[in-house]
Parts: sequence; structure tokens; C-alpha cells
Amino acid sequence: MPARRARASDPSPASAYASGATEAPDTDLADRVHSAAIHLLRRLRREDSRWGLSAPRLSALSVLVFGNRALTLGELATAEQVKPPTMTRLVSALESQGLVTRDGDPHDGRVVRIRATAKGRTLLMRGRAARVAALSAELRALPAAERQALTDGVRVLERVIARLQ
Amino acid sequence: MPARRARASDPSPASAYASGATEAPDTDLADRVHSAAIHLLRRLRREDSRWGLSAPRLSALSVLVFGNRALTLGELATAEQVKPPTMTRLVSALESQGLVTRDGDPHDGRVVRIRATAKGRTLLMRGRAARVAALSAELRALPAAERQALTDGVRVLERVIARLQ
DNA sequence: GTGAATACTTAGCAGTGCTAACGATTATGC
DNA sequence: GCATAATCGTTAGCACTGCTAAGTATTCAC
Repeated sequence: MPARRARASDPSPASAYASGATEAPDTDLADRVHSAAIHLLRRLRREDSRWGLSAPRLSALSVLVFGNRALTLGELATAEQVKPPTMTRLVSALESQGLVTRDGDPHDGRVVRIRATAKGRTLLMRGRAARVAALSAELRALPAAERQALTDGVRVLERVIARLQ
Repeated sequence: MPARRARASDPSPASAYASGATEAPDTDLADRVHSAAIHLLRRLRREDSRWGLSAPRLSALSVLVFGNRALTLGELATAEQVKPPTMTRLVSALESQGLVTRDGDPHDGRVVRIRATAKGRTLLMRGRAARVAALSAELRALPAAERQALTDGVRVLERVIARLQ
């Protein structure tokens, strides 16, 4: 079920944007990427509540854990491509969950240094695994060629996204 | 900048989830797909307000326009993978914008049939183009081989998402 | 040392997602 | 035919994320 073109009787999510017939090929591809992102996240969202880690919190925490150092709130906001007030609230939530700490910087009283706690590291490892478990399972079931195609595609997409900033 | 692995000094968005070193390959890939979806949508979100069409509204409207027929609210909710109350509110918003109509079904008084208006069709065509314009521009700039890799990857992802339902 | 710039927070808005509970309508079973 | 059950959609209310505007505290520049 390639779902390359939307048909009159096919309102399936994956093809929602894929009209294509009268579109430039790149617009068609952009629509499909866009639509796939929407539906993927909607689906993965359902796993969140069990872990108390929504997508934005998970994403921010992962930057701290894998960055393996304290970041200022502004750095974290930039890394996550959100505005500072949004990150303030995300960090407050993570802090109240005991997953990160907020410390003042001795050299600059304006900045706040945010660091993942041990609990945060542990929860991240488990939480992100749970969130993407369903996806991982499907990917494991893929033929090697398709998995490779997806890997290559994602690599391209990552670069495109970085360029969109 | 392949961003395949997160490094201690690299809190870049695209690699936020890509720790990988101690992960199974598929989990690594799932994380990367997940992360890419998050950051792509956050970026594209910014274009929305200019058109009054957020991602969910755009997506729902596109199902109606390209499906080219009236759908019940429940069908639309299923197609968009949201619960009926969520779709009720989305449809109400689209209706108040004059982009869709809500009509009762003569054969079944419980059902509501939702149809895109001409205005809805027009706005969709322009709005979705605007929303993905930045993305389209980047894709057009890609070498043919990379664009093809992304196309193949998206095709795989679409099938995976359909299977996640 | 005064004024500008920077970092973060607070307040308030809009939007999306959910569940629970409700009314209206249709289908079922006797 | 009528009571009961099932279905469809809505309303109400919660949590969360995103933004802008405005405020506070601190540091930098002259």
C-alpha cells in the first residue's frame, strides 16, 4: 500500500497531502514529509502519558543527557528551537519532576545552568525507549533494504531541517 | 554535517536523539525519525499563523479536499487519528472560517456530513503551499540523488506509520 | 556610574489533545 | 410496538505547548 496518490475513496492519513497530480514534484515530496511527520507524532504521543514525559520534555531532557553538560536556559531554548518563555516552562516542569536541576552561574548572575539529574538520565533512557518502542518494532520488521532507504532518507531530512533554521 | 552521533559538544536538534552508541540500530533510527519529525513540525509551525491554518486544520481540510467527498465527523476523526471531540472542535473552527460546511444526513439523523467549500479548496491550495514552501525550497536545492533518497525514505515511513495504527 | 544590552521569568492568549458525561438518533430483541 | 442497547456527535473541563509583551535582575560599555 504505497499510498502515493490520494484517491477519491482513500482518505488515509499517510496520503492526506499526497495529491501530487498537478503539483511540482518537490512540493509533493514536501507535503508527504510534512504529513508523515504529523501523523507519526500523533501516534507516538499516546505512549507519553505513561512516562510523564511529553515529546518536548523528552527532547529537551535528551539534549541535556547526551550533551552531558549543563546548558543555560537560552542555549537549551536555541537547541530546541523554542523561545525562552517556552523553555522556562518546560524546565520548570522537568525540575518539579526531579529530572533536572537549575543552578545559578557564579560568573554571570543572569544565567541559569540546567543539568540532568541521575533520575532524569534514567527516566530518559526508559522513556524514550518506550516512546519509540512501537516505531522501533516496526522498523525491526522491515526488510534490510527498506530500513536502509529510511536511514538514508532521514539523514537527508536531518540536514534539510538544520538548513531550515 | 551528517549528525549521526550526538557528541558532548553537539546539542544540535537533529542529533538530539541520536546517541546510538549503546543502542540497538533500530532504536537509534527510530529516535532519529522521531526527533526529525519534532523539529520539522516546530519549524513549519511558524508559517501557519499567516494563513489561519494550523497543521491539524490543514491536514483535516486536505482530507476533505483531496478525498473530494463529504465525510462524517467520525470518518474524519478516524482518518486524522484523533478522537471525535477533537475533530468536533477542528471542524467548528474550519466552519467558522467558512472553509467547510456541516450538513445533516437525510438517512441518519445522528451523522454530520462535512464538506470543503470552494473557499476551503482555494485556501488549502495556497496555505499548504505556503506552509511547506520553505521545505520545498530546500528540497529543490538538493542534489537529485539526495532527493531520491528522501523520497524512498518517506515512502517507507508512510507504510510504517500506516502499520502503527 | 549611568544607560544599553542581555538573560530569564511572569502573565496571558490561542491552539490541540484527551476523558467523562450528556443528548439525540437508530438498531435490536422481545 | 416498545423498551433497551448501541452509535454519533457535542459539551465541559483538564493538561500541555507555543507565542508575544512586559517586567526584573544582572552585566557590559562608555
